[in-house]
Amino acid sequence: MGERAACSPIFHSPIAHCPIPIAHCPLPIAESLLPYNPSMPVQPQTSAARTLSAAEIRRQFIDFFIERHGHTFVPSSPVVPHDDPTLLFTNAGMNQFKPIFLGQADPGSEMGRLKRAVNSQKCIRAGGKHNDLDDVGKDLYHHTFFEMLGNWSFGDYFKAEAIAWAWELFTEVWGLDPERLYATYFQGSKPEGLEPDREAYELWQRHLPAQRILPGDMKDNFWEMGDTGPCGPCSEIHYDGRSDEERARTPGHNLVNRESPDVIELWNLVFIQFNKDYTSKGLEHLRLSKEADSAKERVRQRQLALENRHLLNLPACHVDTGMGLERITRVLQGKQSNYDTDVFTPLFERISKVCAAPPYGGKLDDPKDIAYRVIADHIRTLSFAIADGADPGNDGRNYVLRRILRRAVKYGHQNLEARGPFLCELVPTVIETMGEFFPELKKEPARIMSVIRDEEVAFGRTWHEGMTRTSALSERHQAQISAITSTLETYLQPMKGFNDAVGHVLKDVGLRSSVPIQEMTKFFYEFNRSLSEAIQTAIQPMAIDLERVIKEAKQTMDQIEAAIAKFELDAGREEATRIRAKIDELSPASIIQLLDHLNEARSISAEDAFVLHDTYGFPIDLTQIMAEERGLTVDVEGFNRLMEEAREKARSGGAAAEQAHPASTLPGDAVARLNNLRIKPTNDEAKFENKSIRTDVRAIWNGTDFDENVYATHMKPGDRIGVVLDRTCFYAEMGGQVGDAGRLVVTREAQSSVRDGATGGEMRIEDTRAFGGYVLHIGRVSKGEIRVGDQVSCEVEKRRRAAIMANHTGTHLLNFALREALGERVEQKGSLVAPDRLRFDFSHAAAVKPEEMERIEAIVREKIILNLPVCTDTAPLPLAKKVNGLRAVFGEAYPDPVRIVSIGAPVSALVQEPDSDSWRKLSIELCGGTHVETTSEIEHFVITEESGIAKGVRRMAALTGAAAGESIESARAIELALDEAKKLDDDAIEARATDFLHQIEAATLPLGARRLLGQKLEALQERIKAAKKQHAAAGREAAVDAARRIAESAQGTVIVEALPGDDAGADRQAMLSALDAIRAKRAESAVMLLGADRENGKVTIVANVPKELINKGLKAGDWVRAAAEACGGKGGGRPDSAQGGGTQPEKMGDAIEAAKTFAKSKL
RNA sequence: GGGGCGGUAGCUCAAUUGGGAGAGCACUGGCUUUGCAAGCCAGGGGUUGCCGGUUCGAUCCCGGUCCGCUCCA
Repeated sequence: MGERAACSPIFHSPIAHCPIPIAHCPLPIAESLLPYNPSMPVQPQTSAARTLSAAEIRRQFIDFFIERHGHTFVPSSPVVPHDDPTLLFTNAGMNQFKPIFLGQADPGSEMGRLKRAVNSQKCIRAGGKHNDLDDVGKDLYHHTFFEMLGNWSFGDYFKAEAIAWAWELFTEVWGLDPERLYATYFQGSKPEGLEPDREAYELWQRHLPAQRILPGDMKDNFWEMGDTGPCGPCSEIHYDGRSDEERARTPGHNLVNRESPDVIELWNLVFIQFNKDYTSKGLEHLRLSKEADSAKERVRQRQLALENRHLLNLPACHVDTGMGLERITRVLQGKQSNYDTDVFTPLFERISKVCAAPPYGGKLDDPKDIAYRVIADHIRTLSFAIADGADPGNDGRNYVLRRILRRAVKYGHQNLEARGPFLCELVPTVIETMGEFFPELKKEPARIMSVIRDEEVAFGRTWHEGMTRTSALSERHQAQISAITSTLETYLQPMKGFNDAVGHVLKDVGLRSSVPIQEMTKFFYEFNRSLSEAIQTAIQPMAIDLERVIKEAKQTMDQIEAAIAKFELDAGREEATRIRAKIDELSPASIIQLLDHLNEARSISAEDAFVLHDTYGFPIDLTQIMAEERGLTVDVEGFNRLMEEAREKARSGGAAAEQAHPASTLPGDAVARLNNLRIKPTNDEAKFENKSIRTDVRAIWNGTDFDENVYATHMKPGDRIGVVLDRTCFYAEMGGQVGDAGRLVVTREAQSSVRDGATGGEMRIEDTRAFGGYVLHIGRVSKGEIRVGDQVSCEVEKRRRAAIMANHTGTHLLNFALREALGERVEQKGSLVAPDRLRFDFSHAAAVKPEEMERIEAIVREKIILNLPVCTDTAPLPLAKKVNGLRAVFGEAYPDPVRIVSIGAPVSALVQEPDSDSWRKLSIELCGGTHVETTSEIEHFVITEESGIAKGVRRMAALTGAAAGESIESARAIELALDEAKKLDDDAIEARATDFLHQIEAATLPLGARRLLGQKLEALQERIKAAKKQHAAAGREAAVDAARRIAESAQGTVIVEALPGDDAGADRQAMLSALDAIRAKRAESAVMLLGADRENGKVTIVANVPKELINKGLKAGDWVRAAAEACGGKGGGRPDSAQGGGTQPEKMGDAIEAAKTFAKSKL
């Protein structure tokens, strides 16, 4: 600190008196906290010319409440509220105490016993209801990440203590000048039926003169959590940080809560004393009031809602206070900006170093300084969010983080000229400055950095392309704008003389009419002024509210038209026409049209914004910022419309792909009808047994209705029905495992068939799906009849099921192996278990490397060889979740009790000792699928595919059992054939190469083998390439030799010759070289060469005509065409150089003749 | 799963209705300079991701496929 030190508030002496006795201080005071030891007055910090650091301020705040006033320190909750889906990020200190205020905290729990608490809560305000994202950087005090210091009373102390302690901390501990402090209290609200908070007012009177205790309205001084629930008045402490002169000039109370940058709210004390509740009728009105279109209707509904409201005094009052750490630090450090404090200066230094940018200058409008602030703010948000478990991603809070990151990248690259990833390099500084108080930062610094780095690198790539596009876009807009504005400017000229001109006319006609001339004149002057002002405003370079200008101009036009119409009635048609002519000289219609065009040119179209978003990953707010920087706006509304359309398209696209038969789904109302028919949900316990069972048919669903019976003979080829049984051993599609197939065989008929006496009805089941607990067996009746009430034997297709089981267990082993090989951060993102393959999606930043792939396969194979038992059992969900190393799909809802599938240890052992580290060596998953009994049944395991499916998500496909063996076999076969082919000569290989390529492409192969085969094939192709090249070079040489001979022997200005050889025409390139060779010697001649390619039945023709001959009328394009047409082809090109060809080599002689004739006719 | 965009020399990117694939940097050689930064001249380097189709002719048009990016689900 420097020149501001002299007037820094902390040097003012504290006020000695304290209205509330603090003798009951419950704790001994630590030596280190001596500055505010209550036993001695706090020293004025004159000698301590040192300013407090932000960390010290935080520490002192907390210690003050712990040591002087018996509070318990509660660490900050994570910024990512994992257990509150309604909340994007933790945005206030009270978030973690919400259960206490709502009376939901268990009184026995630690939280339930809390009486007094103090904390510093990390908060993020971005993307949600509180969104400060758009303001960050543009001013000196907005942040997306900040800390909220707070002290809390849960049914313990209330207003008196809260106010007294706040005063004590401010004036005694921190030595703020009492003369600069203001307090506000709630002034009451008549319409809401709320009294003023006199209590608070009186309490403040002990410290402050009346003129510095100010009333505040509902907006500023009444706190509500939501429409219902706890609420109460609040009291804010404001600080006037202006210089003495300024304070003398304007009293501070005029600036409190007036958005002044120097008179600011420091601390909000919330007194929770009411519980607000509405009757259902009241809530209804409240809802209507929010939806109401007119303000009047809103007020009316609001009033009706209030009439049905109860405002009860809470039995126990609470205190919730909040003070932004960054802001109080700014005041205590005597700075004008939060960004000038030691909260940010270390970050700025780091940014300057990492980006090699000039140092932060603290200027409000400097693009460089804006970038500094944005980056410093955003890296704090990102570091904390990632540390607390939220990574940048594509939806919800993750998308907010991605936007924040991309915004920071944008500012860094554009304004600080950062190169490459730089944000990740700032993480260590965040950790250095904050890690001590927030140890969660220190847990995985490398991970935080790498998450940011990956995201940065990914965006960096599209960033430049997107920028190029944006610049081009912007240039186009600017060109339009300047064209329009310069045209607009020309319209200003006639306006200068307009007043005089129209004045004369009016005066002239006025003599003959009853119109009050003065009024009319004024009116037209006004019109002139308004139009010229519209133009003046519109041609300003930066974006302005053009919509408004246009609207006003149009209004003026309407008014003037109305006025003239009136004038016409009074003064007659002829006079009105004269006036109209004068008006038209200003061309107001064109002006308005131009203004409309200008408005369009100033706005980036929805389509362009969408392309930037869709193709380059520019979030809409980023596009807006960039538009703004260029004086443009963005059609956000249209953009949102396009987004919605894109969504719609994606949704319908997915559904259309499926096209399932209607009988294969049981809609909600069909389920309800089954319920009404008292049909119980299907008992499917037998699905794990692998045995056929006998059971009864309960219902038959045909896609629209329930039938009593179905005959095989009545089924058309595309028909399907769904059968609901009493019990089943079929597995219905769930958790990625496809449904079973098999058959139902009637074993006892409910009613002997009246139709054809056929017995033994049978149905082929193709798929099995469950709806509302009913398992639907989907398929066709293949024999006889199926009737409700029939007893059927329920037979799952064994081989199919066995393959599914092997694949499902294989999936678990793969999941386990991925974690082993790639790290703990691999999360399952989805899976498919089918009889013929398995597929597994998982989160992983980069492509899986070949060696990692080998390791994964090796781990799975080892487990197969060990022949481990696959154990399944159910356990209570909370117990199950405690098992060390257990894998569950994040976000999936599991039943309780839940089924555990453990490979290698009985479930009972897991549950008994959930913490054991040995479980980490096993695959343990929550899963309701079917599995083999021991791992050796899987036989083989090969990974056949690995690909990226979405950002940060990879997909693997694999095979087990016989299919895996076959894929290994076919790989081996191809490899043998390839090795054989290597021995062939070049020509023979060439014929086979594409064949191999197609084989490798078509076959399902182990990934490793595929790569190896690819490499081998590539080596072959390399050889082919070299041979071809050599061949082509030889051909070219021969062609050029022939050309030289032609050049020497040929006569005249027109040379038309055929190159010798049966395949001279196969290489167009060689012919062109030959052509060049002739031109080198015969620059003045028009040259045409023809080459035959008899094998392929083609003729190639190339020609060149020098300028002089073109001028005489011989154009190469026409010339070639004439020749080509003579041998069954076409051609074309430029006048000086053209190519063509025919399909009849035998007619080459004709072509030559035609060419000669054509040339002769032109020259 | 659906959509959009892209894939051209080692790198970054060009190529006007389809008509002879280029530039800058890098590389090699030579020249120039006391040396360095550099400059000048010459040169090498391409299956335009891959497969197929249309065409006399395809980097360009069409279909398929692979890879990458990106958005949506």
